[in-house]
Amino acid sequence: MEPHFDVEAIQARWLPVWEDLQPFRASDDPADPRPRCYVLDMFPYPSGDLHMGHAEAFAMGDVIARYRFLKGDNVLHPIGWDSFGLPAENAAIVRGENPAAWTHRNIATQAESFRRYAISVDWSRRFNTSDPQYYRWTQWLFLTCFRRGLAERRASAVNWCPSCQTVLANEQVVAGECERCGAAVTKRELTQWYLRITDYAEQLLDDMAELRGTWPERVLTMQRNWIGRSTGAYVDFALCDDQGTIVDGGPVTVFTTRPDTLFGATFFVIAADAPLASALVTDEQRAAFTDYLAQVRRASDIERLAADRPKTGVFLGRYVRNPLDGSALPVYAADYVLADYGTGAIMAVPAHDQRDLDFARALDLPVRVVVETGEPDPAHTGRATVAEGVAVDSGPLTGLATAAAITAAIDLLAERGTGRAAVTYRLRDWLISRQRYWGAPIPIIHCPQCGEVPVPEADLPVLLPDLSGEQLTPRGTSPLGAAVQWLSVACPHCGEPAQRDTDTMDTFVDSAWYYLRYCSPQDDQQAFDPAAVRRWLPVTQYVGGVEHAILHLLYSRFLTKVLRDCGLVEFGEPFRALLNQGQVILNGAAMSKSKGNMVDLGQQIDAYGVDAVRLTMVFAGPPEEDIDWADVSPSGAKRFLARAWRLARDVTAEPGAPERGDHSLRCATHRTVAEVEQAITGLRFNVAVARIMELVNTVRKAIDSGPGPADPAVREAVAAIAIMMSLVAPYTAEDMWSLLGHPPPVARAEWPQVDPALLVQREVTCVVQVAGKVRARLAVPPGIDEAELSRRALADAAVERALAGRGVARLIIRPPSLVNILPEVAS
RNA sequence: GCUCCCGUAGCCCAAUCGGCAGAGGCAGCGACCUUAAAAGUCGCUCAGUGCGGGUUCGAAUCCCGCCGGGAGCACCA
Repeated sequence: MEPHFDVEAIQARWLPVWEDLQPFRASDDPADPRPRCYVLDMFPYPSGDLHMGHAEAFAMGDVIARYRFLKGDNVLHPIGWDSFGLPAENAAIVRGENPAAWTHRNIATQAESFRRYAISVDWSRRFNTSDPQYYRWTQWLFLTCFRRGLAERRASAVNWCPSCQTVLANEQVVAGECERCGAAVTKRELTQWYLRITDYAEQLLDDMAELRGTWPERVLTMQRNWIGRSTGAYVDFALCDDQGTIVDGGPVTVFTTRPDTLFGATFFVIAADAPLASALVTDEQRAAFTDYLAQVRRASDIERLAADRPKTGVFLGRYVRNPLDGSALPVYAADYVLADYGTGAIMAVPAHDQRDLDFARALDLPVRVVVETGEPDPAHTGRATVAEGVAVDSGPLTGLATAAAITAAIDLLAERGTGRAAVTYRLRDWLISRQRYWGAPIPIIHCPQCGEVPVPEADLPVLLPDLSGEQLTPRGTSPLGAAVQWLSVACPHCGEPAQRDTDTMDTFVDSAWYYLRYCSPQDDQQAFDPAAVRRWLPVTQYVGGVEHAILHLLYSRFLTKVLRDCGLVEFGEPFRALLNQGQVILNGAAMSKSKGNMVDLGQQIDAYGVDAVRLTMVFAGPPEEDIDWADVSPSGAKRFLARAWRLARDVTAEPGAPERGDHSLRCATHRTVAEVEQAITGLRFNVAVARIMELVNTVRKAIDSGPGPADPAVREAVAAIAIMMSLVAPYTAEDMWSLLGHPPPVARAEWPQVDPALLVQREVTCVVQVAGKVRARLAVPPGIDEAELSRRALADAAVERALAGRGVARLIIRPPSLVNILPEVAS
């Protein structure tokens, strides 16, 4: 044993030992009496080696998992790879190989780095989503949705990334740009597969109630906003002439959240790019409309999203009839109305909607105030009055407050059969088709006779054809379409020649169910073993970045609910608690190659060691906050580890009989264990580390200038330190454990038992204030009662001096820590 | 523009219920140790909690208004 702390030697010593011991196997024995706990880190995408972000996230997850192991739980802490996706495909094109080659090399590299990083995972459960044994079940999941009517193929204007050459789901378009590559997204009219997540909108909202308190509030808010529930009404507008006389065709339906403002509608707008606009335009107006539509189509999504650009539109030559007052409203086409929200058409109430007012002012249309809010006239100010108020000039609604007027308007419409209460959502169905190679093929066969025929389950997986290099070059249609042999297949239904679907699934489908697969990763009969899932799920603690606040987490919640409705799982929410760790940044900015402010994880580990890097991550601050690498000190972390390690080296006490040790050191040890435990369970890992540091300092003093290294309390303290430190610094802790004479692994030692008797302090300090100012400190027993405490406080000489003969007007007593004496005011 | 979160020492951050503003670390200074340096050990300096009000016996903590920083949403009818 070397006399000095030697990081390299310690790492080299223990890594092979752990490899041998496999300390983190989860037990699948149903009779195992230990409480079960499922700690899950969002699985990595294999893009090269691990980076600082992985190091942080997995350091956090590891604290939780290792703590549960030490507490004696049967812990499931798995890892795998989210290994389908575009980067592999792009690399394969450049290198002239199959994406699997690049993918597997990167996974091997990352796995090796994870081993060295000493994360506490059950390596026997690893899998990759690109393995046929896995994607077979992704395809099964798709078919499960298909059979329930939740997967359907339909034509629609979809988001198209010209750079990735594929369509994107709504969630994958951020401010008009591709979430992956940042290219400006355009629209295409395509027939694509959708999963009907909108069927679950209400449940996705409602079930967030059970996540409150254990998920970050901001993630819940983001999901709530994304789902975007609106309550209001559908209102039918009959087509009419300019006098309000009903003509053939129609009606046209709109959604509104303010049916109470129906009497204020002065015109009507249809999204220019909605089919309805082209259908309604009159021959006289067709030329103007066509010009306008072309202009709208030229504008990119990014331009359209600029909120304050001027309103434009054209008259369609048609009128609709206001169902309540019979007036004729001119119909316009405009691009401020969205084709795919609500019905793609609106009734315009310029007095009480800013967008409508802007449009009305641009085209010189009338403004009618129908809600009195106390604010000035919108027609003059240009500011719509959107607040609630009292209905005016609104026929039977007049005089009603907004809430009542809304109800009354809906009743009125329902009575006449021209409207009904309704709820709409911002959430759209999940577009899952991708025109790329490296994903799970959609298991559908298109038969000229039978239509869309699901691949029989016995024929799964539909394997990817072996394509590589330039065969994968994106051409706007799936590369699978060029694999003629693969493509042609007999219809499972009628046996006639048919073709496979050539698209692959969004990789977010792969990751929407992987947490179920970890329970029975080798099962070749089913996607997951329901009994095993019942034992392990829901996930006790999920750890991952906030960038998945909507995407992955929403999809996973959705598919879990689908599986629950299939009777395959018994819960609706897969992740009971969520921790969003922050990012590692440098000098206030996200690390990026182009900015040249990268910190290389491998270099940091080489310079300071695995433990110091992990400790730096965990100690830097609250886990959910970003870590600026310029603000932290891995060398300081390494110094601390060395200090702690030397304690173990210096202990000379024989094992056993801690109760004969120094009492105050024992109190410090037990108090620290209790506080560390509290900090860990509260996810305040930085505080837990600080408490351990404090104890290390205390023990150093005990060895050098206190009871000395032979005192049993010193051994007890150092053993506790080794165990607690193993959460963050497994190598150092293992070496300390070994120096104390224990066999590895420290990770499976027992969390130190706290002796409650040692937490009770014999004496506490009571502060005595006079008129809020501290005048004295008393040493009192912790169980002191009010009477005794006030007696002692008033008897104190300093207090007497401060009172200066004044009487006591009021006594505030909070035993045992505080007495506040309010003197009588001399009048 | 709307909503939410956060402002504590030179820096990163603690402070269960409203009860002594400071646990831990970084940086700095000093002493000891050392042939010397590094390492190590010990000690010290440093804020009254962004600003202004309010509630309270008592506010970093609760309320209101500003200032600064961050995040989310942003034609969703």
